Amino acid sequence: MASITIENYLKQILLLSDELANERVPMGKLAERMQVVPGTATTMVKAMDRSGWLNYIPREGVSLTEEGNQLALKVLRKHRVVEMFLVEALKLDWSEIHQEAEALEHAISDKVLDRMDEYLGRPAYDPHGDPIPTRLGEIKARKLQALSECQKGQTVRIAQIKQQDARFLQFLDRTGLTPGSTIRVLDHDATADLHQLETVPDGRKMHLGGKAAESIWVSPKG
Amino acid sequence: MASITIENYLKQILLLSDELANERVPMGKLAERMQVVPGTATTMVKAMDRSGWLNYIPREGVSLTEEGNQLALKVLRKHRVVEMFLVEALKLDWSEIHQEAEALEHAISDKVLDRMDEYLGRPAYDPHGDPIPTRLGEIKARKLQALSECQKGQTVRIAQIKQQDARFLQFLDRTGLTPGSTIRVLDHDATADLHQLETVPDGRKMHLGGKAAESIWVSPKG
DNA sequence: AACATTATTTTGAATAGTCAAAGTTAATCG
DNA sequence: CGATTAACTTTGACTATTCAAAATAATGTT
Repeated sequence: MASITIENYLKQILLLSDELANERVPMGKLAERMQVVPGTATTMVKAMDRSGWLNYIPREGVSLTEEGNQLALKVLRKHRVVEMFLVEALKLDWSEIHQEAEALEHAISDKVLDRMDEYLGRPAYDPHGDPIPTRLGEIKARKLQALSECQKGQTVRIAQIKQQDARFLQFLDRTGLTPGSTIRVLDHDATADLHQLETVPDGRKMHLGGKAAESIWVSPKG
Repeated sequence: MASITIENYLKQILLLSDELANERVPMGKLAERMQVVPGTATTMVKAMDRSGWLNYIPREGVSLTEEGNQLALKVLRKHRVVEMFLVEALKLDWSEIHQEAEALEHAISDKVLDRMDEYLGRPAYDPHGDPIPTRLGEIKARKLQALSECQKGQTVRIAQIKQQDARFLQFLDRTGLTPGSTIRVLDHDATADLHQLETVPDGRKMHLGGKAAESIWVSPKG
């Protein structure tokens, strides 16, 4: 029914409406995210409106219909379960799984998805710390904050990495800044755009630039 | 570089040239196998010739170039490794894996392929008994014969099942006629189109029709 | 040779997805 | 309020893949 292209549009619309904290996604953002020229997004979105995947209001943007939302969640679920499977079962590197999952999410059947999920013990989060939608299409909302927003002295647990760049992920892996690990914020120097922190419990101290600290999302510890 | 469609054409050309014991595959056979009208195959094949995947001679058919052959073998390798993985790692049923692998063979990277292969212990045959091309694109040739061609009294090992129909595969599974198992041919009644055989060593006796016996390929035992 | 049959190719048209570039609309600013 | 700008849509064109139906070639038959 839905082509790979349509699945990708749906997934990105879901992610964007979440990021923008707005049900309606403007065309510009969508086109940028899909890496197509704006006219392409308009054309595509009009067709998807006709097929009932979403609601398109010219010059305002799109919002997913119930069917669109369901399918978007399923694609996202496949993506994240596959990522987890690639790391856990096939021992692929954290930093390379995103690309792989991008292709596999459209190729695995519901049955294979479920077998992978079962194999993994039905995980709630993927290796980047992103929540995996359940079989019923529910997705946990957490109250997270960017590491860059943390107060001096706060102890927090790394929850989610909002970036896919392989180099950055490899760096985090090397330094132990992976989802699940705990850190303490030692200082925040706004002038130098620097964050100082240490890992807990091993107490390794390090610095991070502002942009990096914005990509690391944490939950308050305790 | 090569689209999914091109990969599928290449794979089918490889399989057909093998089945027909002829390097050159006629357009009719190709179109039939690809489930397209003949004109579509002609169009496609002309484009693939231009891209260097194959050699097309009007009214004679196609033969793969070195690049075409390489890629066809890689796709076939992915297909068969994936089938094995689905059975071994994800415990899918023998009868349902072909469809799944059909999609996955175009979605997995070389790296994932190799990890699966490693996980499986670099198997030489897939669950249907089809030989898996090696990483170097080599494929073992075996001297097999159809079960329907066997002499009365012969003891043989089932090597390969030349059919993908789920019901048939489930039947074989139930009756123990899977690749690797040994059977003895008790009788062949040409008039009634019947083959009588028994499993070895447990001695279960059974009958098979001619068509079924043609789909089961065996190697002489001993 | 003349005809019929079968295999294959050609032609014309359709769909999905894309880009480049021109045209609109709406918001903003002096 | 009119001019500028930013965001968006429209238009025309292109590629890949497909089908239906007409045209052609090769092959076998009388």
